[in-house]
Amino acid sequence: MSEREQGLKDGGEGAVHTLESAGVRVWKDAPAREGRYNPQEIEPKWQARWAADPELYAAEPPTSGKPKYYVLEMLPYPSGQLHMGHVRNYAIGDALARYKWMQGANVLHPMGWDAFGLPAENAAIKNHREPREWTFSNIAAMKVQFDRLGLAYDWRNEITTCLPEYYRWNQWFFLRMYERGLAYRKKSKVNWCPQCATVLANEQVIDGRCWRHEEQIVEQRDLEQWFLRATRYAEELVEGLETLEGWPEKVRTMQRNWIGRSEGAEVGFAVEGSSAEVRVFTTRIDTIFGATSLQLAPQHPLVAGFAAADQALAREVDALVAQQAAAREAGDLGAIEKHGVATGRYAINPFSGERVPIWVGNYILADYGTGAIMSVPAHDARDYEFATKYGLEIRVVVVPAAGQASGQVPVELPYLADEGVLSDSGIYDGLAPVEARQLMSDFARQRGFGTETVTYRLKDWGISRQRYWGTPIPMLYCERDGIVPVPEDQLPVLLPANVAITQEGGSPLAKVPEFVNATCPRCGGAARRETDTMDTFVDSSWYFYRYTSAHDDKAPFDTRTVAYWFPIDQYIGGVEHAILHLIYSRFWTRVMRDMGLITNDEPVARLFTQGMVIKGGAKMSKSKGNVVSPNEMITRYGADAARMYSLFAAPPDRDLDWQEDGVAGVSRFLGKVYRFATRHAEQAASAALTLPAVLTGEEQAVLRKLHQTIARITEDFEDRWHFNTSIAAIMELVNTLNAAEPAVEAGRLSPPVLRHVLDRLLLLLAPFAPYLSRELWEVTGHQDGLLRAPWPAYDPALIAAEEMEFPVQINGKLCTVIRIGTGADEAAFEAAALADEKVQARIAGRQVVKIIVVSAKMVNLVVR
RNA sequence: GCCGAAGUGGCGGAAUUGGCAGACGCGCAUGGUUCAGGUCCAUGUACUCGCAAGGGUGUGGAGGUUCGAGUCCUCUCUUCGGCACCA
Repeated sequence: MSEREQGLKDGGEGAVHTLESAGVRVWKDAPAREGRYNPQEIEPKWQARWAADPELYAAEPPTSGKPKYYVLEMLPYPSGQLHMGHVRNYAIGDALARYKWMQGANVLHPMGWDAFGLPAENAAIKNHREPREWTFSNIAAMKVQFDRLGLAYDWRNEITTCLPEYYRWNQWFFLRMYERGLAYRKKSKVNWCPQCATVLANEQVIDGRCWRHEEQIVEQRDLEQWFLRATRYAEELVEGLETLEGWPEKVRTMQRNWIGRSEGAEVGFAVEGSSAEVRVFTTRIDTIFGATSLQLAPQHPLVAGFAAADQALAREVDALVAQQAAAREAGDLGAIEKHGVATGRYAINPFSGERVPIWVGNYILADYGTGAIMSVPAHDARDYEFATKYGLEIRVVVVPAAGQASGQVPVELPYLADEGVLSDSGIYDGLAPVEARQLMSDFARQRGFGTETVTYRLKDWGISRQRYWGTPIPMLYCERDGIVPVPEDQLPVLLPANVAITQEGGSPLAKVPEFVNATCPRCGGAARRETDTMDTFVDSSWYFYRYTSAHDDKAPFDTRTVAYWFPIDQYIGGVEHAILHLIYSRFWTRVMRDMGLITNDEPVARLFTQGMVIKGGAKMSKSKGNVVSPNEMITRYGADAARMYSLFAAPPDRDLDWQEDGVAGVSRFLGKVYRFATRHAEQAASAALTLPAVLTGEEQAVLRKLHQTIARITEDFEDRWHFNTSIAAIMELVNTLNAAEPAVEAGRLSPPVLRHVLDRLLLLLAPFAPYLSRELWEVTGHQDGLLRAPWPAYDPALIAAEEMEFPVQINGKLCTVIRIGTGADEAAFEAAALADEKVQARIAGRQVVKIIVVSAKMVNLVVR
C-alpha cells in the first residue's frame, strides 16, 4: 500500500522536547513546532499519494473472510459541477465506508455516472457541442472534484451508462423482457413535453407539468410506444414494502400510495336493448342497491357507440373531454367542476333488476379501473355532489345501527362510514358492510356477472423517448415479419455519432439513414430500426449490480459475485428518488430474479434519504442566486471543513441550511486539532503504548471523556446516524484536551496518556476529516495508513467515575446538585440530599412528604 | 380532503429509556495577543427582576397523567413534504 511506504516521518527519537518552568505555557514555548493548519498544503499532498495507489479503496473478492459491506450513494448526472447536495450525500457515504473499513469489513464503495439524458442534447443545441464530448468533459471535471473531496471510491468498477459496454446490457435486458412478454408495444395516449420534445413516464409528470420544466404543461399525444409490464409486479412491489424495515417509513408510504392497491369487485351491468354490458369497478359492492346511475368516462368505448347515433350527445361528450383535458393541463384534475350528460340509455342492476340510467361524467377517469363506475350518491362524496347537482335519486342503503330503516334515522349525507348495517338491500338487509361485500361478490361470481378484483394505480412503464442521447431500443420493423428483435449477437446496437440534434421534435435517429436502414434477421429483406431510445431510468434501474463486475463483456454481471454483495447494505440519496428510481429498480430486481440471474427480491436492505441543502430558507438554485460552489468552499476552507460542516450543521435526514460562518467554525476546530496534535506530536510519538498503572485525577478525567466520546460516536454510526452529534462530541473532546494543557505542562498528564488520547482522537476523526487525520497520523509517528487502522474500542472501566454529580429536586424543580459515589445506595442518596445545605434551607419549616430516589440518576423531595 | 414529518435562545441545532432544557457550533459582547487580520486566546451570552447574593418564567397553544413532561395522553394552531374526483 502506498500509504505505508510514504508514511515515513523523521520520527520522535531525536526530538528533545524540553518544557520550561511550570509557569510557562507550552504553546508560547514551542511556536516552531505548533504549526499552522493549512488545508491547501495538506490536502493536495495526500490527494497525490492516494491517487498513486488505485488499489487503495479496492473491495476484496467474495473469497474474503471479512464481513461484506456494500455502501452506495446514488450516482450523479454528469452536469459538470458538483453541488452541495452531492457533497452532503457523498460525505455521509464516505464517512460510513471509512468507518466500516476501520471496523474490518470488506467494503464495496463504487461510483459512476448516470450519463445519458437530456441536458447533453440541450448543450448540443445551445452550444453546438457533441453530447458525447460534452458528457465526457463533464465527467472529467467532476472527477477532479471527487478527488479534491478525498472520497474513497473504488474507481476500478466505475461505470458510465452512455458507454456501449454498459448500455448493451440495457438492450440485452430489453430483449429478455420482450421474450417474456414483459416488453410490449402499443399505441397509447402519452404524456408529451413540448420542451423536451419527448414522451414522459407518468412518474415524470407532476401536477400535469413536466418534471424538468415546471412551467411546461404536459400534452397528451397518441404514439406507438414501448412499455415494460411493471403492473405484473404490482402486487409483489406492494407486499415487498412490508419487508423493507431498513427503509424510511416515508418512502414506503409514498411507494404504497403510488402503487395504489385497491381491493374491490368488478360488476357487469347489462345495457338495456343491447348485448353490451358496462363493467364497473367498486370497492363498495355492498352499496350496489343504492346505485342510482352509472357514470362512464367520456373516452369509454361504449360512449362512442351511443354518441354515433346522437349528435347532441356527441357534442356534449366532446365538451366533457375538453373539460377533462383542460383540468389535466391546469394540473388540478381533482378540482374539476363536475359535469355530466345522460345518454338516454339504461342498464340493469344485476342485484335488484332495476333500470339504472347511464351517464357520462367528466370526473370519471378512463385509465383507472374499468373507466366506469356505479354512482351511489348516499355513500360517496363525489357521487353525492354529482347527484345533487343533476337531481338524481339519492338512496340510503347503509344505516348506522341495526333495526333502523333509512326513513327513520336521520343520516347525514353522504354517509361514508363503513359502520352500520345494510338496509333497502333485499336479502342483504341487516348485514354489516364488510360481511355484505363478501357475500355479494361471491354471489356475483357464482352468477357470472362479477368478480372480486384488485386494481392498481400503477401503470406500465413507458420507456420510449424520442431523443438521441439514450440507449437505442434494439428492435426492427420488417414489412414482411413485422416487429423483429435484434439478435443478441448483434448487440450492442450502437448509438451513432454526429447526429443532428434540433428542437423540432421527433427522434433524431430517424434522420440518420445509416442507422434506420437495416436488414431483417428473419427474411434478409429490408427493415427499419426503432429510432426511439430508452428512458434513462432504465440505466439506473440496475446499475448497482454492474458495479460488482463493471467490465464483464459476457454478461451484465457475474451472478455469484452479485449473490455475495447483494442486497446493498446501505443506499444513500435524495428523497426525490423515492418513487421513480426506487420503484423501477425494485421492479427490475424482480425481473432479473425471475430470469434466474439473482436470488434477492429486493436490491436495497437499508435506505437513507438525506435532507436537502438549502440556503436562506430556499433550495439552492441558479434562479434564486443562492448556489454555493463546492469548489469555492474547498479552496477557501478545505475539503475536510466542507465535508465536515455538511455533516455537522444538521442531522443528515433533515434539511441543512448552509451558513458559511459555520464552515469557518469547523475550519477553526480543525485548526485546533492541528495545533494540539503538532504541539504534542513528538512527545506522543516517543511515548509508551501502555497506560500507566496509576492514573492522576486529570488523566482519569481526560480518559473518561475520550472513552465516552468513542462510545457515543460508535453508537452514532451503528444506530442513530446523527453525525452532527458525533462531531460535536469530538469537539468536546478537543475542548477538554485544550483545557488539560496546564496538566500536560505540569507533568500531571503523562506522555503515554497523551499518546493514547491523541491516537484515538485521530481515529475518531478519520471518517469525517480524512485529510487532516491522515496528515496528523503521519506527524504523530505512525508508519501505517489510517484507512484500515482498527476503530478504537471503548473501555467501560475508564468511563466509570468514582464520584459524580446528581441533581436534587424539590417538588420537581431543581434545587442543587450533590456529589456522591456512583455505587451509593438509595439510602445514601437520600441522606446526602437531606444533608445538603441548600436543601435544608429550602425544606426548613416544611414537611417532607415523600422522597423519590432514582439510583444513579437523581433525588426528588416532595414537600408541603 | 387524506397520509407523513416537524415546531426548543438572535441563528443551525443538542437533550438516546419520562429525571440538571439549551450540548456543540455560529453570531454577539468584553478583555487580551498581533505590523496586519475573514487570525489566535480568555471570559460571558435563553428570557426576566436585581448592584449583587438570589428569585421568577421558559421547549407553538390549551388541558391532562406523573413525585417529575421538550419527551406520554387529549384537543388545537402553524410550517414543510407526499398523494389527491383513483371509484
